[in-house]
Parts: sequence; structure tokens; C-alpha cells
Amino acid sequence: MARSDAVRNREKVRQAAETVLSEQGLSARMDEIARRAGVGVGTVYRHFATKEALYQAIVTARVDVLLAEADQLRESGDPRTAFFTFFTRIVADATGKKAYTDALRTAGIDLKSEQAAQAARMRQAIDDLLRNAQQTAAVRRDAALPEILALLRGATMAAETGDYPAAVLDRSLQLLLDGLRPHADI
Amino acid sequence: MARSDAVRNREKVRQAAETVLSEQGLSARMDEIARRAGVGVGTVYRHFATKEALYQAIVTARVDVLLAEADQLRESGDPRTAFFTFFTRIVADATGKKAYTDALRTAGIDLKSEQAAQAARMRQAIDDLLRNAQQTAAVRRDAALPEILALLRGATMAAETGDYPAAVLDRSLQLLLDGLRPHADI
Amino acid sequence: MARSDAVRNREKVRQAAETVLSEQGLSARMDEIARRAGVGVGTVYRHFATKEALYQAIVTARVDVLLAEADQLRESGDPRTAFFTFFTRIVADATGKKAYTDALRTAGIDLKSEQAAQAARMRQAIDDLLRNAQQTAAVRRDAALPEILALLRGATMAAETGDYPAAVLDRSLQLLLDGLRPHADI
Amino acid sequence: MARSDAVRNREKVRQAAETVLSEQGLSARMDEIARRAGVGVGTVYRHFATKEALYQAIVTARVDVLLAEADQLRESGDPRTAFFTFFTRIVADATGKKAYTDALRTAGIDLKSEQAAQAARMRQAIDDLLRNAQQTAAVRRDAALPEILALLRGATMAAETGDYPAAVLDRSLQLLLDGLRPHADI
DNA sequence: CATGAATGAGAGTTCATTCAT
DNA sequence: CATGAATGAACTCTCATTCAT
Repeated sequence: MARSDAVRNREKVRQAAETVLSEQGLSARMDEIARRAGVGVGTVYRHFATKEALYQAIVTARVDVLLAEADQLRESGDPRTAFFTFFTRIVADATGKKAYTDALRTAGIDLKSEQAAQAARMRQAIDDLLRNAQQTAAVRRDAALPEILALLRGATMAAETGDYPAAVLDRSLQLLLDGLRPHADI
Repeated sequence: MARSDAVRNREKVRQAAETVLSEQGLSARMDEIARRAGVGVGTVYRHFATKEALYQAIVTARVDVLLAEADQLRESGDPRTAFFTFFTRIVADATGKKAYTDALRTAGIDLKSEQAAQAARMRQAIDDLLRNAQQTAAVRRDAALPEILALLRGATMAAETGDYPAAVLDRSLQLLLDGLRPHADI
Repeated sequence: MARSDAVRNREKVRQAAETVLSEQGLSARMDEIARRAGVGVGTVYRHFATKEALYQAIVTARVDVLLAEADQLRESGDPRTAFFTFFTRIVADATGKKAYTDALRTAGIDLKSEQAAQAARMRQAIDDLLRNAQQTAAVRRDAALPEILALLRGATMAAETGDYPAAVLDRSLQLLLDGLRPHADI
Repeated sequence: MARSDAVRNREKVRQAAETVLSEQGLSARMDEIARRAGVGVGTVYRHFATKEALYQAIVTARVDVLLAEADQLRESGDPRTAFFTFFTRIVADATGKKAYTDALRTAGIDLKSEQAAQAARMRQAIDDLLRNAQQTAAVRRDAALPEILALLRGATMAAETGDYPAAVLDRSLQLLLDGLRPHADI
């Protein structure tokens, strides 16, 4: 079988895994992923050594997309919009998708070494957007990266649960982001 | 009658389960819980019919403690302090404890019917504290209960991960709560 | 506690066990038997060393009753009535009672040595009734004890299943017994 | 594709299960069945979803064989031989095989719905043979299907016990069947 | 390189039996 | 002697991973 077939299979598996993990979380079975990809389990294992590796691959792919978006936003001009949009974008991306949180953990700690670089880039991207936003007074200057990451993680995890209607999630995120803007108490 | 022994063992099991679940989350094995409690698995099952029941018992006990604290806080006079302290208290209680989030879910949805009453009480307690705080202008009047619960859930989940140093969690919570206060943009 | 209490307890346990085993068969739990007897499991074990022993005690008691009936029937005069009534009596006694079959096995093989004597008496009782019935030409002379016991066992087991309405069991037993009478083909 | 292997293994499992269930009855352990088949437990479960399903598969297969024999016998000409041979055949098939009775229960009650059709066919087969035999005066006309089934069940259960030598079983069955023939009392 | 059957180490749960109270 | 809590081996079933075809 030609090389291109293998590449195609890898992609089929990745997509199936993304769907299944989104729906069922980490407890999804490998058989189910294979079934949805239309291949045998063996093929899944050919492309991804373990369930963990498959999962990491998905997260990596997702973070790559997010990183690209961060780049675009950073270059789009308005630092305020860039920061808030990215924050919102990440949360929206996770909404209702189980087992996706780790995309953010990736930006934090506990990652496999191969992904250290990507994690650093994510941290850097958020840091850049944050600093730009702070320099234009769009975000409180006393908010440092670590706490912003923690808030982002929490927002993402709440969104993942699937327990909250979109409107509620929106309002809660609005409150959160609004609170990050510089303000004077009334 | 070995009643006192039984009570003691039940408590040993409960504590062991609390510890183990805190450390390992819901995937913790019943054998491990029994081992830590210094009893046989059968004893664990004598006191708690299923793994789920054991878990629910722990969550229920914890939420009861929190509810008592909510009562005290509400009667302690200052609505501002009461609200922010309770929010902080819940998050602090969850910090580093895996599988604890569901205490909050309890206040949301998806609970077993026996715990419906407790869940309702939790919602009510938070609602009371929120309304009081809003009436004294300690919290934005446009923040409704559902979004507050979502924010609380997120903060709790982030705390549970164990991925963030206490200082970072503190600062992130500070930012979040500060943002809930009424304010004018600068 | 006085001796009489112990005796009373033993009897309570025996009766509870008889009921429970009749209803649920050998898979009945010891806890359930104790509960129905109104005692603790420990008490059940004080009187009967194992579940098997308890079961054997019940069977033994039942067979004793049946043996007494066999005596009465043998002395009641009519050999024909005696044989058919006893056969019917045994089957009726087992109807719908799970795990009772072994009363008959007792008359066959595989019994614990303590019950060998009782088993022998049962065989003897049936043999006596059979011979008497054969001597008065109430039963075919070519039917020997072993095959009669096998037929009795089968009839009893079918009755125990609880799968057949009383009327059906009656008719089947009627056919069986009728077939045991001396007859000429038509 | 290891299809042929799978088929072979399924058959190995089925045979091992048949053997083990014959020897030990329904209480046989799945581990033991796997061991005898020379496969892992997982393989047993791959082919048969539950212990119950495995058991049902065996019974179903056996009843299918019996049904085929019933067909042959019905078409073989002599109604008398057909009926008595089939009755004998069923009992012989069960002799010494624990947990086989349910093949007959299948013809009665309490069956899983998927086997309703097979059960009905078994009833029908026996009914056909019975009616044919009755029309040629080989069997008493007052013996209806339900009681015949009850007698068959009892004979089968007695045979299953393994408590009776073949000669005894033979004679008991001879007595039973002989009694089913039309006759005049002497 | 793909397949999916096979593996087997657990995981939760049950229950006859023991023994501290 | 009675109690019932404790025990832990057994049992069924699951699923990530391996490997023969």
C-alpha cells in the first residue's frame, strides 16, 4: 500500500479520535475510535503507540491551530480585541468537548517532553497577547501570566463539562473578562 | 455488639476514601481504599454499597460542612465578606483534591435524586449570599446565579488539578472576585 | 441463656432455612436465612456448621416426616393405596419447592455418612411399599426398586421446577402411576 | 484476516463449554472454560457476550440437533417408533450432563425471547410426534402435550443427575414409556 | 502495512465463614 | 451463647495492547 494511504489513515484516525474523545472523554475505547475511523485497531496502534500518544497528538494538533490563530490575532492590530478574542476562542473551542482541557495544561505543566516546545509557544503566545493588551490598558497591569492561565484553565474546564447552557457560559466568560479590564471601584 | 467498632471502621473507610479519591480521583481502586483504611474490601462494601455510593457519601459530607459554613457566614453580618469568603472557601476546599468538583456539580445538575435536596440547598445558600452581597453593592447586580455557579465551578476545577501553586491560585481567584465587584471602566 | 432458648433458636433457624431454601433454592444467602429466623448469622453457624450441614438437616427432617408417613401407610391396610399415595405424597411435598430434590437423592447415593442410615430406611420403606403393592398385583412385578426410585426422582424434580401448573403435574403423575399398574396391551 | 482461526476458536470454546457445563453445571467458572479451550477468558467473551449467552448458545445448538432428528423420525414412517425413539433420544442426550435440562425448559417456559421460536418448534415437534403416535394407537389418547412435556422433563432431569446407572435409567424409561401405551388393566 | 482476534491483568462486587465484642 | 461486622477468595466482565494471519 502506498505511502499516501498511510498518511490518509493517520488522518482518519486522528479525526475519529478527536470526535470520539470529544463526545466520550478519555474513557472512550480504542475499538470505538477504530470503528469510527473505518480501520482496525491495529491501524490505530500503528500510527499512535498508545492511547495516551493518540490523545497527545490530538491536543498537539488543536494547539497548533490555536497558535496560528494567536499569530493572526496578534498581527491584526487591536491588542484589546486580540487578547479577549483569543481567550474566548479557546473556551469556545472546548465547549462541550470532554477531555480537551489538557490543551491548556499543555501551556502549563506536566507535558511530555516532545511537547515542551509547543507548550512554551502557547505560553509565549498568551503572554504576548496579554502584554500587548496591558500596554494599551485593555487589561489590568497587575494580572500576570500564571494567574491568567489558571483562569483560562478554569473557564475551559467549566465549558467542557457540558453542564452549562451556552448563554450561561457566555455570561460567565463576559463577567470574567470584564473583570480583567482596568477599573475603578464604585 | 461491635457497634462502636463498626462506627470506627466506617469512619476509617470514609477517611481513607477521601484521601485516596483526593489523590487519585474517581479511578481509584476499591482495594486501595480498603488497604489504606486497614480493612478488607468487604468491609468497604458493608458500609458503602457501591463505589458510587462511597463517593457520594464523601461529597455529601463535604457539602454539608460547606453549607454549615454558609449559614455561619450569612449570619455573621457583612454580606460582602460572606460572599467572597464562601466563594474562596469552596475553592480552597477543593485545591489539590481530585474528583471533588462534583460537590459543585451537586449544586448544578445531574445529581442522584437523594441528593437533590442538598443540591438545592447549596444553590440556595449561594443565591442568598449573592443577593445579599448585591444588595449592599458588594457584587455587580448584573451577575446572576447561573453564571456565578459556572465561574465557581471553573475556579474549583482549576484548583483541583493541582497544577497551580497556591499563590497563583490565590491571585487568579483575587482577579476573578475583584472583577465581580461593581466598577467603572477607567 | 438457658438450654431451651438454644433449642428454640435451632428450630427457628431450621424453619427459616426450610422456607428460604424452598423459595430460592440452594443459592439462598445465609444472611437471608438468619434474617428470617430473627437471629444473627453467627447463631445460624452455631447450630449448623456450614450451609451444606444446614441443608442436610432440613432434608433429614423432611425425610423423617416422610418415613413416618410411610409407616402409617404401610400399616393402614391397603398396599395399593399405600404405594400410590406415598409416591404422590413425596411429589406433592416437593412441588414448587426448590432444592428439595435431594430428599430423594438421600434415598439414592452420594449422601453424607451420618445420613446413610436414614437413606437406607427410605429405600427400605419404598421397597416395602413396592413389594406389598406388587404382591397384591397393584404394581407391575417387573418394576424393581432402582427404576422406581429413578422415576420418583424425576417426578419430584419436575415438580420442584415450579414450571408446571398443578393440574398438569397431577395428570403427568397420574399417567406415570397408571403405567406402573399391571396391564395388557390393547 | 484470521477468520478461520476465529471460527476454530469459537468452536473450541463452544466444545469446552459444553464439556465443562456437562460436568459442573451452571456454576462452572468462565476461567475454567477458557482454560479447557486453551484460550484466554477474553476470547470466550469475544465469542459469547456473557456466561448466559454462552450457555444459551450451547442449548440452542443441542436443541437444533434434536429438532433435526425429530424431523427425520417423523418422516421415517412409523409413528410409534418415532415418538418413543425421540423421547428416548432426548433423555439419552441429557444423561450425565448437568445443566442440560433447560433444553427442555426451552420447550416450556421462561425462555429468552430470541429462543421463543426454537422453543415453539420443539413443542410443535413433540406435539406432532405425539399426535401421530396417538392416531396409530401407539400412545394413550388421553395423554396431552403438557403432561407429556412434564414427564419428559422429569426423565431428563433424573438422567442429568448422574446418580443412576444406564441400565436403571433404561428400565425406568421403559416403564414410563410402556405406561404411555394404551392398555387394559389386568 | 492492515486486520481484528486473542490476551490477561485488573476492576467492581458477592457471600460463606470467622471472630471480636 | 448471640451478634453482626469483618474477611478475602471467587466470580463475571472490560479493554488497552499485542501479534498471527
